[in-house]
Amino acid sequence: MQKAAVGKNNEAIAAQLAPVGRETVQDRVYSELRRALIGGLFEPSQVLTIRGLADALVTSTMPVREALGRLITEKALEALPNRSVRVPPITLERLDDLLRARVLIEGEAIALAAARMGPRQIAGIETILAEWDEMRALKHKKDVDREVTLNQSFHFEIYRSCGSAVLIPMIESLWLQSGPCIRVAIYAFSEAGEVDTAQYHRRIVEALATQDAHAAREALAADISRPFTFLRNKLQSAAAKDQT
Amino acid sequence: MQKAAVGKNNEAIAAQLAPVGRETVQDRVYSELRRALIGGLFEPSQVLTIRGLADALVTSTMPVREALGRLITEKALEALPNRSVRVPPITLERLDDLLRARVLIEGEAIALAAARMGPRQIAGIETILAEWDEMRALKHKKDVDREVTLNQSFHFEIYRSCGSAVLIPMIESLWLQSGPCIRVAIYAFSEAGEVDTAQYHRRIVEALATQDAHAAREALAADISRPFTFLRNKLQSAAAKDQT
DNA sequence: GATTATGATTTGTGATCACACTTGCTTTGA
DNA sequence: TCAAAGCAAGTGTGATCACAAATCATAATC
Repeated sequence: MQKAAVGKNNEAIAAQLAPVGRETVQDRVYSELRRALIGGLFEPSQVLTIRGLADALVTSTMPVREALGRLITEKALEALPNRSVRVPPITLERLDDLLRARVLIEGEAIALAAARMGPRQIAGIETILAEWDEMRALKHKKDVDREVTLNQSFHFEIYRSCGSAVLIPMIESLWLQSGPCIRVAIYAFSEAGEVDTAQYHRRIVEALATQDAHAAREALAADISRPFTFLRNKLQSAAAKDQT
Repeated sequence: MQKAAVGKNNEAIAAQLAPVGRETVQDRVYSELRRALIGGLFEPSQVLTIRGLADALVTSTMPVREALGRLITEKALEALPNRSVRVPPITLERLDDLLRARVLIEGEAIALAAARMGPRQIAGIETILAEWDEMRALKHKKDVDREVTLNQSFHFEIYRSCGSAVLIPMIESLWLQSGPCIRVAIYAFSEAGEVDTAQYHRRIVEALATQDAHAAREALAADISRPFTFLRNKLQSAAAKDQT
């Protein structure tokens, strides 16, 4: 399978060596910005500058501007007519729009995954649930970052089983777009002594374990919808208050 | 609404003048490459070089490399481990994957559009149908380019009515990904004295005119599926021939 | 004669510079 | 006192250069 150029009897050596992997600076910048966006480290409507990010990431402007361009095409960022870029602001319409798309596409992905996940994969996501419980057990410090990360791992572990190289990047794009909004909701959840997210996740796992695609889709929709409807109400009441 | 900086009594002049619009070179390169991709001007598996494209488009490498980066994140192009980029090759799995995603997402878009399209919009897409008929009437020259363009206009005119700023970019990405494949199919159609695409389109228009979302979705699925299943059979028979 | 080594050419990546546009502040003039 | 002009700092865009890695053709070696 490997290139023949490694020589005749170098397979033995090659088996011992891990591929070194040449990640470009641009890739690192891109990943870092993605992480920040999904994690909600940037606020909606916040303006980003190339030189500012380059300084923060300790590189030159070149990798940053290319990474920004990529994020703009994914709609994770927005190019203003002034040619400055910002993270898209939250509006009611956009919230509903994102929710609908996520339920549609992630629902399809989990329905596909339900038919394809074996005990091996189920065990994998149960591990993540266990980690979640562990984290909640010692809840002195509300580690929102960790919550976000675990939630992400849980969902994408499932989506990866759907076997679609087309759907997964779309889902990533949707997470990128809803990341900055969701963070706001999760914060508010944490403060409001929320209903535990784990319940929703457990329901998803049950459906997957019994290969029930329909139930999985429903449970997932419920899980996704929660922060969205929460945020929706918050926005609406804020708008009502502005009116008065 | 306009900037106050235009002065006091310059509104009269401003009304006469069209905004000049400052498109960047990168934007033009990007659009041009998109057009080429959707139109199927590049073959699957074809390798593209930055300097080569820059020469062809008569610019420097800078706008090209950024445009390529954007297309790669949309999965319209593929970055090889060698760091060269190519248009993704066709495989059976990828074909099925793309078809499923397109039926899912474009189906949702047309279902939404069905409830929102008024007589005004219906008339718009009927105009496109008329252009199509006109083109077919004088069919001395099989103008595949024009077929592709009209087909695209027809579909996106509908999708634009769905009112979702999230779904439309995803659909564009899907067209970008399936463009190089579809072109192959359309060529083959033209040669094979095809069943007229217009029939399928007319069925879609009928469903939309009666606001029948379900029928519209079905008709659209049939329209989209045609070139895919055609290509699928072609690929399979080719694979079978290779076996022998 | 097949495989490996060597060198030239090509290609992507990142840094830097020049230029144009934007923005915010100061100054000017009525 | 206030709006318009002018100025300065900041910012995105595109061109160019330096460098490293890849590719390909040729030569050397077993």
